[in-house]
Amino acid sequence: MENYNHQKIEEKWQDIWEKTGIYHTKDEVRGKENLYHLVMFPYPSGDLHLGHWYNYAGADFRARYMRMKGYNVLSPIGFDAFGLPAENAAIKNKTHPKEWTYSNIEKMRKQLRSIGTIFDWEREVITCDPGYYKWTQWMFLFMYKNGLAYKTKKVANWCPSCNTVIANEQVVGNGVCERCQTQVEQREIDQWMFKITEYADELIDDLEKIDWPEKTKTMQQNWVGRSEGAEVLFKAKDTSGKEHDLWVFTTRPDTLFGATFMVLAPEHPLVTKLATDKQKKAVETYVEKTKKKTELQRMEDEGKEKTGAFTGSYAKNPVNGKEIPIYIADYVLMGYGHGAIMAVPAHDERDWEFAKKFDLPIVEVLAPLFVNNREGEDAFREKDPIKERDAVVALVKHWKEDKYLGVKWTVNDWQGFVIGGIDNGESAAETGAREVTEEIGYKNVKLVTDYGKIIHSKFYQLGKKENRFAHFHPVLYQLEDNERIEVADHEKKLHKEVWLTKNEMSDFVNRDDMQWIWDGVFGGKAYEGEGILVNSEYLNGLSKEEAIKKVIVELSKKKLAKKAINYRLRDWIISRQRYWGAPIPIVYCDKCGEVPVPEEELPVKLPEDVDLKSTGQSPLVTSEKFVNTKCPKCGGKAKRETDTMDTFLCSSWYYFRYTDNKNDKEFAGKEKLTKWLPVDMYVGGAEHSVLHLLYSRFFTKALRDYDKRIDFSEPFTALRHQGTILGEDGQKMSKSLGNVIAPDKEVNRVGADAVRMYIGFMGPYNQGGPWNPNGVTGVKRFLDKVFRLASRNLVEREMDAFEARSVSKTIKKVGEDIPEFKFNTAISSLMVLTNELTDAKEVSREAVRYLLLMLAPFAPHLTEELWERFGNTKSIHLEPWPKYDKKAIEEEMATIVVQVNGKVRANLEMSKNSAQESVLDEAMKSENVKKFLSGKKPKKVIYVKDKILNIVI
RNA sequence: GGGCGAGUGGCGGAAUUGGUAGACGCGUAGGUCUCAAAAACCUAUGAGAGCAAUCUCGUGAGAGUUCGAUUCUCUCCUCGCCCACCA
Repeated sequence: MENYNHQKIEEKWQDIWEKTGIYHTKDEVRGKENLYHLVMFPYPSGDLHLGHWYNYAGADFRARYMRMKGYNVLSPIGFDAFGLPAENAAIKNKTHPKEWTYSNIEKMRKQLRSIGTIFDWEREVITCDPGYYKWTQWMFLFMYKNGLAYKTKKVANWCPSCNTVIANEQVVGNGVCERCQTQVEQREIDQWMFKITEYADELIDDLEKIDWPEKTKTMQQNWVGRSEGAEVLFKAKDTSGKEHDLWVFTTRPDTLFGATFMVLAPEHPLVTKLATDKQKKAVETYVEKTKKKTELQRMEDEGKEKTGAFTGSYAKNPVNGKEIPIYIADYVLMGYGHGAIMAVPAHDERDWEFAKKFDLPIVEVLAPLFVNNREGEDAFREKDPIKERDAVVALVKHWKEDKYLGVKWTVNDWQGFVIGGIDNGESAAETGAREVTEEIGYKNVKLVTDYGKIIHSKFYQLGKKENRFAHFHPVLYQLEDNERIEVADHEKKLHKEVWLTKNEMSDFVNRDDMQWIWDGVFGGKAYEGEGILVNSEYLNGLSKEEAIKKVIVELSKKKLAKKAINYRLRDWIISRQRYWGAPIPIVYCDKCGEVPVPEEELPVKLPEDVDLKSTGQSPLVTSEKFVNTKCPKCGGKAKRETDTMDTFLCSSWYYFRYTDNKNDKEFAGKEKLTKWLPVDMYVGGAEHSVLHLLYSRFFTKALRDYDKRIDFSEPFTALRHQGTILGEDGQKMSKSLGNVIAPDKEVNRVGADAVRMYIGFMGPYNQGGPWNPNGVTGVKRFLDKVFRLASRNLVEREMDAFEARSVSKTIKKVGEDIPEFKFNTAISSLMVLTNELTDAKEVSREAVRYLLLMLAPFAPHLTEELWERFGNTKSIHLEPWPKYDKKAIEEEMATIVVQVNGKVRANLEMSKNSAQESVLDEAMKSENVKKFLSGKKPKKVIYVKDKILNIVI
């Protein structure tokens, strides 16, 4: 029998598809709904890797399926072609970035074709084409005109040896440049920015509206990083006695009474003024030291010891007028809030560490409140009556060893200390000593320390069956000796005593409140949880939330505070001192200043006569023809902006362009945009979770607000990520590990259809996993099997009952799985069907026809070939998805599992909807069931119709 | 340190309104065909016991709820990813 020659067949059909144009998408097809199915376009590195295959093949399964389901599907492709690698390669190979890029695109087009997708190549976009970047420049002008683009001085990483700005990611080790190992400096440079922060709230709030992976949404939310709190004004006097306003942002204005010092970022503008003569030198040294560190490095220093310096000056705490010292430290970042903080060491971990290091006062203003609300019997019952009680927690030290008394309750599984309610006018210290004697028996209990603190705790007291709101007073005692009295029996039953070391106790204690008390006694740390205000005058007794509201109201009256929201998101620096990007369309005129290039003059073309090796500024400065121009306003001499745009800008709007890629009047026509957008399904890597996806959302929102062509807020209605394919060894593929799988080689070996199908079959699409060449071979075997099955002498008749059922079941399963990206189970059910048909003595052509239709989205070449051999003249890829016969799937008989005490003892074939009695009768006939019943009477019988019968004895 | 996710045969993985754990594929073993090999095909394949029917154990560990738990709850362990001085 003839074998399936994948090389010949796949090439044959790729040619035919291209010639006949069956994948060209019209903007409108009568009776069909439009569906925009998008994949992330590749960077033309010159080599398509398996990750691309995984992305594009997976998306293609679904796109093809949706097409068969009757949608008019747009699945375009293009190239994200600007970027640094082209420049580096050009310098290395002495070519031009343009040549390098376009020859790579040519190579990659061929590789992309070999996947066999339904990409509509007539809509291709290439971001480095002047016809494309003309509109990227238009987008810049659009932002500029609407106040969303501005130029400003910005602190950035500067390498004095390379004479250029480098990205945070390019700074390595102890703050050195990754290329030349020179110490990087911080320098202020003019940069073009996009005001993405204008949309910070919407970028968070609109996440609710879109069908994206939760993880991706969370990442975006964290990236934008909205914190609600207040801005508070501290007044500080400088060395000359002049008063300055020091604003701080805080999310915890409730802790203001605990602010015992202030910290400014070393770059804060007031630092020099606030440094006293005595402290000047220390401050200057510290500022110099931090200048050398990048922001990235400062973050990496977390966990290490806090550093800083005292300015010598003091500020007034607005709540109580107390003078608090002002420090500088690099854990405060100039880029966030006001670059200054109020430090509350008792309730902030970082401030705590700083206070410990510099020996600053720590004032507790929030008594901890713990609520036991984990599910279980001892959980606090919010709605039930509450009994409030003051109680002592007795921490007892051993008379000789360095051990402490732990108590294990028998009523519940609490493990902690001796606890006793304070009443009868006793002090906490007296109560504790008495309880230790009564409950455990020790006679001579000596008071060491009454901490005078309160820890609030809400829980359900199982022993007394009461809802409790306890106010715990921790007190430390020491036993003088071993002498004990006889303990009452009922007390003995309640608890067991244990003696443990400090560390053992920490593990032993199993309640959050007791854990906190124990930690507080030894070591201690900042308390950042919920609580009740103390030491805070008019805030005392309030909860955290109440106190936040109240203090803002009070301070607002004196104009010392206001409600505020702060974001982690910064404006987007879009200018790059590079050649291979879209030039920023701005001209500088001595007379008129900064002038945008008029739209009619776009594109501002990239000059070709530049010296790429030029450093310091953009290589564009070396082209005099480019730089020297006329002012569009006054016609006088002017110079062009020489920076180019971040390539992320090119990819922030490319999905609009696909709908109208040849339009030279506008970036895309409104009519076409309306027909296709927003994108119905976007498939791509999770590595773009923040940057590309966030920028695209920003662009869409800006266009919605200031351009009449778009009226929606989110560009991508649904988003899915493919997983990462690993090498055979389970490691990430890398050249140095030598585990890179070249897709072209695999295609050569087993064919594109087999590679595609293995991609679908290897596991859940969003999970990825190791590439197993044997697995690919297995899929190839399956395709060969299908080829042989279709090449058999098939019978020309209607499907018989068996075939009809198998086929219908498969249509249902595959149709349910593909839209959900469950390709592995869809393919598995196709294998089952193929096995069933192969095993039959006689197979109808009709059954195989159905199999081919279902296989078409996965193996487009093979199915097309067999379809033709079946005598069809029209492409299989223009056929509709088959419908299944509901009646054929319904089975008359049901397999009922008979269990005895939950263990399977027999299977019964019964007609559907059998009554419990008849099933039970039948079950009783089974030898095995009888054996396990061993004459006993069933205590209970559970029957789930058509599924299970469980006899309990 | 924080957040999220995951742990099922030798391997990739299937199965959830709680109802026969291991579909499908890989690998392995034996066989058919062949001078031989490859390919292909057939059979077996979670572990243990048994001639067999069949039984016992088994979804990271431990507990709980239930007639019944891979699925639900709690505690713990391991791995992965992301974020990480953001006040």
